[in-house]
Amino acid sequence: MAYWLMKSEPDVFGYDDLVSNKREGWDGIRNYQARNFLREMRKGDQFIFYHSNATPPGVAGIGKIVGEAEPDPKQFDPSSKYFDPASKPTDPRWDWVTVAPVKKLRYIPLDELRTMPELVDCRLLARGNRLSVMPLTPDEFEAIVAAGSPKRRTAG
DNA sequence: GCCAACGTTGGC
DNA sequence: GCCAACGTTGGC
Repeated sequence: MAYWLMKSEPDVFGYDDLVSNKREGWDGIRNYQARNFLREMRKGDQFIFYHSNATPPGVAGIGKIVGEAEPDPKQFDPSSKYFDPASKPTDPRWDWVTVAPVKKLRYIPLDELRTMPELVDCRLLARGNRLSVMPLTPDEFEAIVAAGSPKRRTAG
């Protein structure tokens, strides 16, 4: 299983919206590198749902891939902000994946993510990073999940 | 193929 | 709202 991180602006679509909707097409990816990562995603892969342009920005929960990449229908919809007049139905340029919620996490603000030693190499924290879809190593994924989960006590 | 202009992302 | 970073576009 592979692990990913995907950004969304909570004013547009946040983790709680995913919980309400149960599943959703992850639309609007208009960057080739991000699209190529979408195409590598497989059913069952899990991802960290990151809130960008939020106050503060940070991690909100865990999601999973329930439908693999297929053409994003909004690229053909002239009324959509994601309309791409250069994309042809015979040769679609942009894809989406279908996602579902797994577990809401304690909100982990960006400032806290920056203190985590497991994330020093994570592209999310690189200066000037703008990529909205990126792979995570299993260690990075697990570290984020652990940071957002209730502390476990040992018996006794 | 270079590179300046432009648009978008995203933290602050 | 500002601005740094950086991907894309388009002239040449």
